[in-house]
Amino acid sequence: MYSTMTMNMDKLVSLCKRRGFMFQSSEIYGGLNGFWDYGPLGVELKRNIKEAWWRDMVSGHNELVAPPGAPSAYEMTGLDCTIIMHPQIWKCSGHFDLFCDFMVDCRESKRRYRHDHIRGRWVEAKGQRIFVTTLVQAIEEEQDLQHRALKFFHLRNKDAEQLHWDGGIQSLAGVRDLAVVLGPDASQLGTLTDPREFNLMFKTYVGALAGEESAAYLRPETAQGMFVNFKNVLDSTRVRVPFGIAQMGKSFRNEITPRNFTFRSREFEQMEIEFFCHPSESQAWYRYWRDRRMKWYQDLGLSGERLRLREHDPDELSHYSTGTADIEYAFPFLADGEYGELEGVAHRGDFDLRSHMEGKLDPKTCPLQLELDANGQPKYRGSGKDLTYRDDLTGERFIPHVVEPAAGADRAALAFLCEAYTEDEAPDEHGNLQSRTVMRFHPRVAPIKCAVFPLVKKDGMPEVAQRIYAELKTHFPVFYDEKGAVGRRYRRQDEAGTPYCITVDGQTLVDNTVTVRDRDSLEQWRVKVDDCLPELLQRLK
RNA sequence: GCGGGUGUAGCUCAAUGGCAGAGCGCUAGCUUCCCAAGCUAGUUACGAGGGUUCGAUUCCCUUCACCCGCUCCA
Repeated sequence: MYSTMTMNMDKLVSLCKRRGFMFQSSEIYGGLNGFWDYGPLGVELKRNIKEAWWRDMVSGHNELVAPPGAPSAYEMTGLDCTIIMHPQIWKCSGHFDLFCDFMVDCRESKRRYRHDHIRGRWVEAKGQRIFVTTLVQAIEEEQDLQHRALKFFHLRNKDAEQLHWDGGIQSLAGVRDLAVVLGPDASQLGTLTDPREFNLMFKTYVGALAGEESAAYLRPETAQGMFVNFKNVLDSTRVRVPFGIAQMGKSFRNEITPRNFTFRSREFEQMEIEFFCHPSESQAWYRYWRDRRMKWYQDLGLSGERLRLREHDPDELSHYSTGTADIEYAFPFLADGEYGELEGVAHRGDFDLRSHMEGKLDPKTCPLQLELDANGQPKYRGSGKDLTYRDDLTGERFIPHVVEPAAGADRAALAFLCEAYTEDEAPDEHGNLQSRTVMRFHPRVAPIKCAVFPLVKKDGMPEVAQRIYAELKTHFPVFYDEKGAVGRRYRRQDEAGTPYCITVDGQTLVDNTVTVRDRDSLEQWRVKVDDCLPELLQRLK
């Protein structure tokens, strides 16, 4: 009976605002780019997602038995740490260096480049010395440089000997005078702007006096809080490896270009697990978490082809990682065939714990070694604390390896909204098909679980409906509505994604039964008033 | 940050250098025994700031936000 129409992002955004799922932050002042608020329905949706995650991953986990697919039984604990942490944490984690990119813009090509990505070479011809650049990598790099230099000097291939190369290929970062630089996509010299710093971490100051000594950062991820509390958790809980620490919370990244509704926000919420295991078992645990997390989204309704698991290619991986997979969703705002990341499941080896012990490791080294500064000293010192783990049973001491399933709560909420949005047709009171907008949320994430209506506002129906409402409301979010035609009330609940509606009618007063209406199938069946709660609890699981 | 587009009611859209309009929605009342468009009444807007002008929602400038492309995607 459904004729599903194509999902349209504009319509979803409009519905989100109209029905109170999402608002732009600071809207009455014109809005603030990259920041979004959750409205009355949205906050319930997001809370449900977070609670489902916490319950399924942490509080509901049974550590006594090995779940399907897991190498063994394991323990899970939670953590909630501060958003502002010791600044050294971000130096050892690598974020401090990584998140302070220098960018240059090209006035001619209107393109933007990472300063350290542009490479080039000094060349002289016809009495002019320039620095010609390219973004092309490896073997073709030299070829491309020659090609661009010839073109600039209006020379032919056979005149290549007129080019006088000076030195090898080097980064643009070593060039002072940008006026003699030929940009990677430019035809003239000096079109590149001075490099400008893009600090992707939000900076703040601890204490009333602002100065570089008191500089601190809002965390760009929750993960580091779990690494630096690794020893505390071990010492306070009697957990044994393998075990996981889970944390939900806000993170902040000063994105260059926030786009696509809430997909890339500057303030967002993460749901992360750091799972610590023996190095010899880390690959099996990686596979377990990758599949476990994929199934979690599927079980909550992202069951279609829009969800996929993408294993990173080996050349995308850091060498210390033996695997990373992204759980991705084909968001409607992306081009056909493109997917956006919901969650990354990464095998991180012992990089993080070792960096917080010894100092920041250089991810380009193999085996991992301390990153050194110009004086041969550690670039960023670690805590110096012993973060190794000793297995009481075997006596073995080792640094656990880590598997990190890192999910975005806001991205999950957005994916659930996109997946739920459906336009179909339902018959009106005359039997004519009318278009209907319905949010087909999985009952666990639906903001409102049930609505209760008196069919008409008389004959004692409101009183019965209000009693049912009061009883249900102590168990889950319920909505009461007695205004206007009942069909209109059903449609309003369809847009909010409420899975069930209970209607008190004339027959209720005779035999004490009510109708329960299913959002998706539009089917109705009768249930005794006293059976409403168990009926719904069963169906909402 | 660059280029292009957009900004009028809660939503979707009109019109206009001289009192800003519709549909839907929403609120109240009536009607109504199961899927929005029956009746009546009410409700609400020119993104912000500045300029030109007797007068600006309309023209100009600045700014903010959104969309598309570039860039970014840790």
